[in-house]
Amino acid sequence: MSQPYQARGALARPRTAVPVVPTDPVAARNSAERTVPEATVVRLALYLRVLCAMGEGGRATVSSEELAAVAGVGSAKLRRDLSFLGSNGTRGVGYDVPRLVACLEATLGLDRGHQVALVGAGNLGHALAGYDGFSRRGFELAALFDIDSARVGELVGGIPVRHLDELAAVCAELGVTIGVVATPGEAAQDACNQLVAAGVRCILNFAPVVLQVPEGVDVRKVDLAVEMQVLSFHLARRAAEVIGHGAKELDPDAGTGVRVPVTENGPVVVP
Amino acid sequence: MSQPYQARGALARPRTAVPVVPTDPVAARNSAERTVPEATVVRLALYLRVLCAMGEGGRATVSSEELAAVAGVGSAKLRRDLSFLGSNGTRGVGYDVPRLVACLEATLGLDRGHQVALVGAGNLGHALAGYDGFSRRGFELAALFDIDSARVGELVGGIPVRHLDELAAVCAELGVTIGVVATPGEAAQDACNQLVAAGVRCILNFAPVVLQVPEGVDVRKVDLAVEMQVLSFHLARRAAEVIGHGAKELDPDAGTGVRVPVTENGPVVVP
DNA sequence: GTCACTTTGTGCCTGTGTTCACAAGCGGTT
DNA sequence: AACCGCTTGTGAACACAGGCACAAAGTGAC
Repeated sequence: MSQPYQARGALARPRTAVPVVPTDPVAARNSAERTVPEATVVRLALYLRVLCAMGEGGRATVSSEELAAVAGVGSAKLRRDLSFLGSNGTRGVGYDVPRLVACLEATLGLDRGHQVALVGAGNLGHALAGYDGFSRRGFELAALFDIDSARVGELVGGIPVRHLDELAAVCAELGVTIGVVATPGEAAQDACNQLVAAGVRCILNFAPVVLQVPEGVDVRKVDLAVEMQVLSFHLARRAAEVIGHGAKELDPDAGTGVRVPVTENGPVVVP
Repeated sequence: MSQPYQARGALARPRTAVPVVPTDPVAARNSAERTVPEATVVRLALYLRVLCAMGEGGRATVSSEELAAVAGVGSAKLRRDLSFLGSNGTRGVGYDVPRLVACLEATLGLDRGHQVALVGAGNLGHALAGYDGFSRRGFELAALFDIDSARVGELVGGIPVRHLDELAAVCAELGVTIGVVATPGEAAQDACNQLVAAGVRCILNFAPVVLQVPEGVDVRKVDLAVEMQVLSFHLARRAAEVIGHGAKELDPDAGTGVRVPVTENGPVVVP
């Protein structure tokens, strides 16, 4: 009870585009992987989900227009995103769904069955462990840890909770590549340190703290409180605007230069 | 237990800067609110958390340098972020902690006690309901809904679960301003529709679907699966790079234009 | 009062991401 | 075989965010 907490998505998202294969531009181009902007990577995962749903529905091809509409982005953006992984569409036809799915999975590295370690078997840990989206996308919840001895031994989603002390040994044995921190804020840095010590280089953090990690470790943060506050900001802004404007309640849209990306996935706000 | 779930931060983050008070630049400047870039808003919430912790520790002032270090961002960025809300620091001294906290809270609209409705009383719903960060930041969990009659009546965190059908009435009565969707994917759009129909204009979505909402409704998405996949991508990229590079394992850093934001909050990746 | 020191706030520049708009390419039709 | 309509992929323009570096502005010492 010392800290608030929470989840964010890409807080100080480093704008850096991530070079896939820096050397040898030719090979890079051939291998269908060049440098994919960070922002694009995030959307690729989204496209993948939509495409999978379509594929299961028996869909063979999609146009950028349609896929974009469902994913809630502009079609131009979608095409550019996909073009980063090397042109998998057919002009005049669209994208071959199964092929694109395979391409996205390969690009996102989902074809190598990551082993995931989850630290923190509290409320959130239980919720995450019960999440079937893990296995569905090439992630396997390999181990669960908690620092509370009372919880050790408990079975969560078929996996036994182990003590944090065993983390290094277990992770090494199981070949864990991704760690998820779902502890309270106070325990997060410690959990993180253990993961890093165990050789885990990718961490997803749900705790409301900024994890300090050495170079070479990639942390993503999911922060509920931050998300709530961003929403609150938009509410406040909207309210302020109404007051500020006097009674000009609706559609003061044209003059302000405000664009409303309609149904993006968060049409920023409507003035 | 039917679908993946989870958390993202600002998926298709609309780059659009959000105009706080479009008209009358003078008033805007005076009211300490101009147009705050979306990316900045997200960080403001982060600063607020750090500042609160400092304030509770009895800290009176902070320099941008120190605050930035703790928050994991550059000091210049921090100063610019804060400058959007109108210069609350004292040159030569730093920022007055309580004052800045108050300013951030006001800007983020945390001073008006938002009533939150949570739809979906499953695993995740329970976890969210048990989250004490709600009340700590001006959010009050006002009501809980589920479509499963078996769950209706159950007390979660002291709040009774009500049936989804009651949503409109209850939300109106309690003055709910923010809705949280924590249902399985299939039920999410329906839950969302109900919220929108009830007049809720800000929604935080944990379900793995892109919610379709009318103009004027602000949706933020938190997507665990997406986050995991982004991490997976970075892992894959790293692996590919090692192979691609032959044996040039470490520090192929200089030539590639890759910057490592050290301990940001997610140093993108290290080649 | 003046000086030296500290720290903010911001102008400017660079790199990244988004959007527009169109040429190139493919399938089907005549 | 040539044409037509549709859809991709991308060049170019634009908008935005990040970072440097410095002037402005405050504090405390003398």
